[in-house]
Amino acid sequence: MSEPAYLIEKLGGAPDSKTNLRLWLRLLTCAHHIEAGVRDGLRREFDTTLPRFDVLAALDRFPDGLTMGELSRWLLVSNGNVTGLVTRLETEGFIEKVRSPEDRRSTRVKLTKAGAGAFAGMAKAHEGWIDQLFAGLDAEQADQLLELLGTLKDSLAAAKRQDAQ
Amino acid sequence: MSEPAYLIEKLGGAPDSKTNLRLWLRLLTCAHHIEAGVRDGLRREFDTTLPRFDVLAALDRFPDGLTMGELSRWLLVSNGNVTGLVTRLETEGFIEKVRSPEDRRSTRVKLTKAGAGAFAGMAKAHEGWIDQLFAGLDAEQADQLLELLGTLKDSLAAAKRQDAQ
DNA sequence: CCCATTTATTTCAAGCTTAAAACTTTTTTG
DNA sequence: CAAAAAAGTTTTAAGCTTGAAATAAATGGG
Repeated sequence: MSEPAYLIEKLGGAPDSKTNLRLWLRLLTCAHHIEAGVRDGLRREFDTTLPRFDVLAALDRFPDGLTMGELSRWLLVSNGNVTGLVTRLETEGFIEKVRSPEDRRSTRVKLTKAGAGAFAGMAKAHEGWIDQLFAGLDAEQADQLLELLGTLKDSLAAAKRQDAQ
Repeated sequence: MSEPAYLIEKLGGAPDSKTNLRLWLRLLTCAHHIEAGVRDGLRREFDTTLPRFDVLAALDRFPDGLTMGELSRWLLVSNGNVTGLVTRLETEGFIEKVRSPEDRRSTRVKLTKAGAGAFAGMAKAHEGWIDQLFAGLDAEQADQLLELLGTLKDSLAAAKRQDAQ
């Protein structure tokens, strides 16, 4: 005979589908609330949008710049999406495109000085918003959550690899 | 004198900003990956979109229907957004709008039989996708994550209340 | 070398999303 | 009770996003 049902979960088996669904819903709700807060701040204090901030943040992280494809994969958005965002940010003078000399299909995108300066201010404000939003978690909880989300991230990657076959 | 720095975090103080930022980035990445998986499945197997699925799921959860405003708040999207989604789903025959008799400003939206049937199929598939994506978490980890995200959700609500003042 | 394939990007049409303004109906209040 | 305020929704303009098709450049096997 198998273990009684109330024990199975405690023995490291898979959670039931209902738990997984609740988990997903809660994760999504949290992400949406945080996004809404950040979007609001960006619009009110910097008159810009979350997707543009995301592009600037990605380029700030990679000082040598990124190709359009790398940027699109890093941001988890489509190619065409990045094209539009980059065009608008270029018009605003925050980023510049450099055609790669060795591969003429490819374009490299970098922050301009103006872009780096603007982003610095936004990043500082952003950090404050996030600290406020996460203020209800102590350090131990934050570490635990970080680790569990790391496990989830690995799980998602594994599922994707399996799906690709 | 205060505690040495390496102890502070362990004593239940607030995490540093860097941890919070990493936490937020990881949360967002997980949410985006799961969304991408679900969106893909919905498009391939049901020729529909994630926002439409979200509307159907909300209405399935509330059998008496929801007003436009309730729906918009439940989904965490703008009023105008819901108007468009509902219009398209109504055209597809999945939902119906009923003008409220007691408050003529208000419209109540419900699933049709066809909509409920279509959603049942989608929900079953959705459950399978989520189980696959979360397969790397055991039951204990899922419970922990659920609880930590609950704490985060409370923290977000508290920050919002404070911000509103 | 050449042509088929792959890779990097842009374009396109459709749909999603927001914030703000406008519109309608209800509620409050002077 | 009339005017003002509030509440529920839609409209609008701008921007975001996707998936698919198109374009252009590099690569690679015959």
